[in-house]
Amino acid sequence: MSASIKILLAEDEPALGQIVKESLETRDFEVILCTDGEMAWKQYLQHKPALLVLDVMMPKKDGFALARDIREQDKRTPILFLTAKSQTSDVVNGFHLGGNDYLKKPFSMEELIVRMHALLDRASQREDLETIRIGQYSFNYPKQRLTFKGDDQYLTHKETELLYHLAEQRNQVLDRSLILKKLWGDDDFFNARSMDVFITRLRKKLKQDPSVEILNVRGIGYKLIC
Amino acid sequence: MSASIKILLAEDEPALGQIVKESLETRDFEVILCTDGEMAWKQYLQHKPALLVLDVMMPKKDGFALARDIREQDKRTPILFLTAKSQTSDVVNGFHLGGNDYLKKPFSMEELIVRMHALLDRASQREDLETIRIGQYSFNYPKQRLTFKGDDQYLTHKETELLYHLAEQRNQVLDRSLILKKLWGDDDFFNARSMDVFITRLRKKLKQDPSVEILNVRGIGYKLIC
DNA sequence: AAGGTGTGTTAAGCAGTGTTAAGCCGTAGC
DNA sequence: GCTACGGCTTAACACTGCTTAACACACCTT
Repeated sequence: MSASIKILLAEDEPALGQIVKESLETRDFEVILCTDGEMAWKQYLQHKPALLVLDVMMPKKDGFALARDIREQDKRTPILFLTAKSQTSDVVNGFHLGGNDYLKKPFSMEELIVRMHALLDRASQREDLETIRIGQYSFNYPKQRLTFKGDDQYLTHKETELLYHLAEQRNQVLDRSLILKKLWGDDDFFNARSMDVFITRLRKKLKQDPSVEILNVRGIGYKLIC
Repeated sequence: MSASIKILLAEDEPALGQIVKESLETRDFEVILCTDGEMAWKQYLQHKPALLVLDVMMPKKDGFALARDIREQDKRTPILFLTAKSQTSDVVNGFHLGGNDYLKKPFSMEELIVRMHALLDRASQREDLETIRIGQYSFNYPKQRLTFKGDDQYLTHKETELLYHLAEQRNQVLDRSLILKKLWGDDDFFNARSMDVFITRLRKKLKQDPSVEILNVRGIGYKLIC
């Protein structure tokens, strides 16, 4: 049995929740059913599901509030809202972007499945898009991994962030002070020394491909060549 | 799976924008859709796309104004304008040069794709052109390297910039004061002395090929012979 | 609670870059 | 041929950046 995809379903109406859960399980999803927003939050933290299906109207914490909390720490996992007809669609529209979708009640199981698959596909596509080519390396930003011909290195968080910013401005000068403010919060002497160290470490990790270089532009910043 | 090419699409008509976006996405482009000029500007700064497709008529900032702003800091990224039939062609023609093109509405997706590829190909060719021949040397501007028969020298940032400007005006006189203002910010006594030093250093690095010379034109500037 | 591992910071000395200084050289104008 | 000026060259200097190692702290495991 292949590892099935984990779904978090939050629906306060017990009958509906149970039907959807069972129906999804016959289609090989693993479903965690929650009956209110707070429970959903706890279960989300514990299970990190691949997709969330959230009723908007729920006790303790509604679907939007929950989504906001989740988005604070997780910009990627897609969320599908279930809304009653009466819910004003402009609120929903605010969320109908960036890995979110919604479905009006009542809905058929077929509709739900189609939308779920659409979201899951998009999310898996994004995986590829999140992989950045740097010369012969491929750099997976969210996974903090740098791969060179199958040879995988793990980057720390700060290394990742720094490399990401360098890669965003590849072949252009990235301002030193800007990066210090963004990653260290302040451009002072000690943070600058710390950044020196990180540049050295990145250079070391990038030297498998000699066509990739981090050049210094004195007094201004760095330039990632690739 | 190669990282797909990032495109910024600015189109205020939502239906058209969405169709084009989706259509391009099926062709393996990554599309950032913006609905007005200001949003496009912000997204441009953040994503640095490989190509911009801009509707000329847009809220907040029209396509031409946006292009002007972008060209101030970025002379390379190609821009494709989408124009209504009514738009006067002389304005368009002003931009129909230097990495720009335009397409009249209504257009077919095929036309758009063809033009986009034409622009992207031209841009990638230019990448190669970043290696400049100077006599027997090859000078890679972004990599700050000067190669003579496999013998590689590293140039500092200022050396690189100076040589680049000399090479741009090869066999013509490059104005002393102009360079001082451009690279040193001001034409004063001390900066002029500093520039003398850099000219000396460049001459030293260029003397492997005796047919390459930096000649002085007394009181006016320098001329790179090659 | 103790020990281990990993991450980011601090420290110290060295290397590279661009600026300043000083004296010399070559050419134009007299 | 002399002078004045602009340009050339070398060396020394200040400052920025580079590198290595040691360190402190948080987190994990037992």
